[in-house]
Amino acid sequence: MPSRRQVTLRDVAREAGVSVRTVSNVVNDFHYVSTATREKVEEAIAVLGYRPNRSARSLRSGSTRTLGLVLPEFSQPYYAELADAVFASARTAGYKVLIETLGPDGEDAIADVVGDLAVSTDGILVSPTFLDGTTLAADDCPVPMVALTARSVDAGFDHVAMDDARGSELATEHLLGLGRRRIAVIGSAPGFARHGLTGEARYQGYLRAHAAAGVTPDDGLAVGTLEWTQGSGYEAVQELDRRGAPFDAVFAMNDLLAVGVLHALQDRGAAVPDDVAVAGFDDIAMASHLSPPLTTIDPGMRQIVDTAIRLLLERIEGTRESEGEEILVPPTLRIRASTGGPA
Amino acid sequence: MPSRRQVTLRDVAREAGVSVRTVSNVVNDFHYVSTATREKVEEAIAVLGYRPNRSARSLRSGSTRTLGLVLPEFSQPYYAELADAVFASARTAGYKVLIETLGPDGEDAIADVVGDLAVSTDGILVSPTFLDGTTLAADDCPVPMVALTARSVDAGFDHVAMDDARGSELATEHLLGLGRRRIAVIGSAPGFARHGLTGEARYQGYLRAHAAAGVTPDDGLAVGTLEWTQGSGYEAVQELDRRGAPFDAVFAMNDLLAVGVLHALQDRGAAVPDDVAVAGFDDIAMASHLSPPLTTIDPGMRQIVDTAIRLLLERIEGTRESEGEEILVPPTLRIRASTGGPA
DNA sequence: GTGAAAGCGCTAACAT
DNA sequence: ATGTTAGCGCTTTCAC
Repeated sequence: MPSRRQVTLRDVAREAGVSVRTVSNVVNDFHYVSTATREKVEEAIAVLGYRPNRSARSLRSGSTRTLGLVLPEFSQPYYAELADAVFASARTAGYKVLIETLGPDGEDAIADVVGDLAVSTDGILVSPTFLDGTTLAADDCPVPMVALTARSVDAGFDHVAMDDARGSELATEHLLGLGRRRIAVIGSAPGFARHGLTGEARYQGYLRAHAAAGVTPDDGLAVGTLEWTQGSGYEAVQELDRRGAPFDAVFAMNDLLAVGVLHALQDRGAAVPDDVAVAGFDDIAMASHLSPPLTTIDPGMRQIVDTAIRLLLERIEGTRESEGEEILVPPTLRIRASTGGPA
Repeated sequence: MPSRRQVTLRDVAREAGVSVRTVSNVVNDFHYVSTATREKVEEAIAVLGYRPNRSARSLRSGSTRTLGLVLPEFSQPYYAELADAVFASARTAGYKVLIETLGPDGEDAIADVVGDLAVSTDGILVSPTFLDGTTLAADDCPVPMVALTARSVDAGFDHVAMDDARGSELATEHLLGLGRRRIAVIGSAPGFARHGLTGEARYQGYLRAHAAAGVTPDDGLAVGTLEWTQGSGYEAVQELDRRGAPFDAVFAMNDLLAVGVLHALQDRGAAVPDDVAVAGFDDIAMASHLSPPLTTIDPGMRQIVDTAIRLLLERIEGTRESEGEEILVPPTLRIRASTGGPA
């Protein structure tokens, strides 16, 4: 609680010798206010150090000028970069951002977090690691909501997501194009449901590229990992070695896994890309600065965020009334030294 | 604005057949409410899906149960991890977190951001890359504020910070202990004010370790960089090579710089740690997964955050009335393979 | 243990 | 172009 009593509209009005209505008009750039009055009011505001009370304003107007963002945690670089993009885009639109994190394992029930956040926001962006059809419905959220993950069933809100399958297909296609025929895939694997639609789609893209090239992938080269982190990437390589399954390339389902893969390969003396080519997914800032720089999939995160916020604002303003739809943003392959591209 | 009209206390009271006062008591766990009444009210809350309106509650009570956090951007891993720590710690205390970012270069005036954020929070944590004496004063902020950076002058609020000089001294000492005598230092340098007290303190620690070991450092081995990012680390190595100044170790002022350094050394074929030992600062999650794993300084970030939040809550609750003070958290050296430690 | 009612600071409908 | 005022949903004082 502030030690000094808050300066209110009334104080400003008294100081400037006008009514609260006029001050409110000045503050909100409403209606016509004569230049002389405006200047008087602005001076009073400066003198008193007035700042509008956001709680009162929200209570009265029903709008908070705040967007909610729900994500797993900042420590995963993809989500950190996503958060920066959301802040930049929201700020441009004149909104603040209130964040809730779900914890690394999504331990908090997402519907609860969303419902709670909805009370203080005009609209919500949800970006869990994945979303299945039952986790979240539009009914859980009294304000508009846009998901930043792929859609399984129509739960009544918009989805703006990367095209996981297509990205994974691009990466695998690239590795096959280098003549690699034993491409390990790390992250998700058949019968490994932990990473939901995302893991499943990225695995399907891997299969699709093989099918298109007429190559039959060896099931023994697919390693599901509990987490998609550096440590898991490292252990996945050890697991492959344990299985005795030789491989000449690795497609890691995210860049963090790929960091662990590079580290493990270095430790056992394999040359990248000569012995093993490595590709990741996400194109985090670190990717181009690894040793060697990492070939990866740029999922178009900026475009995802900008589109999602645009849709969300349209819902908030009531200019978008259509059914919830799914927009998939096309990914781009970034070829770097880890698959023989330029250093 | 919600499509369905909001469910209010009044609605719950009507549904449960009690007064709003009673519902409020149940919601806030106040006073004595008979078990029967409590159950009736809780049932009504569940049936109607009531959620307290946070704006109204804040307006009335003067408290928002929200802490503000001001940081440069999430894309720098140190700040991402800091944000996760703040969320965890704040949540334990029953507070939400409202974040504002300053942009990578701190382009937004920090005093403005803080003043603005203060309107919707009970207290604020500020963690800019650095803070000089003139940037921010307690007067800019009507709610309690704790800075997560070192203090230059007493501006009237608490500071809880890492001990930059000591951390840097530990790292340099370690490199000197390995017998290295030409230790390049990257980030800040004499006459390079861009990184404020932080850069200055880390440079002083480097000097202090040299003095203690009776070694005179070569000024030509100090490289100031505009940013503390991977790219700058890479370019700093090129700059050293351009200067023709041989070096057998690098102390990078943060881990991101060290990533760029490792990359550059790899590109020109230098072996780490045999030819050049490398140490960083921050101990970001990535550090132990680089190739080779990076020796670095763990600044005790969790302890910094926990302490800062404890102080902030004490200020908010009015149980801490003392002058603003500075608490320095002791850093720890983490020895890894980049200086010959265990792989 | 519960009810009635005032009022937090602001916006906007209704005045003039 | 500016003034007056009701009331957003909640907490809390006062009465019972």
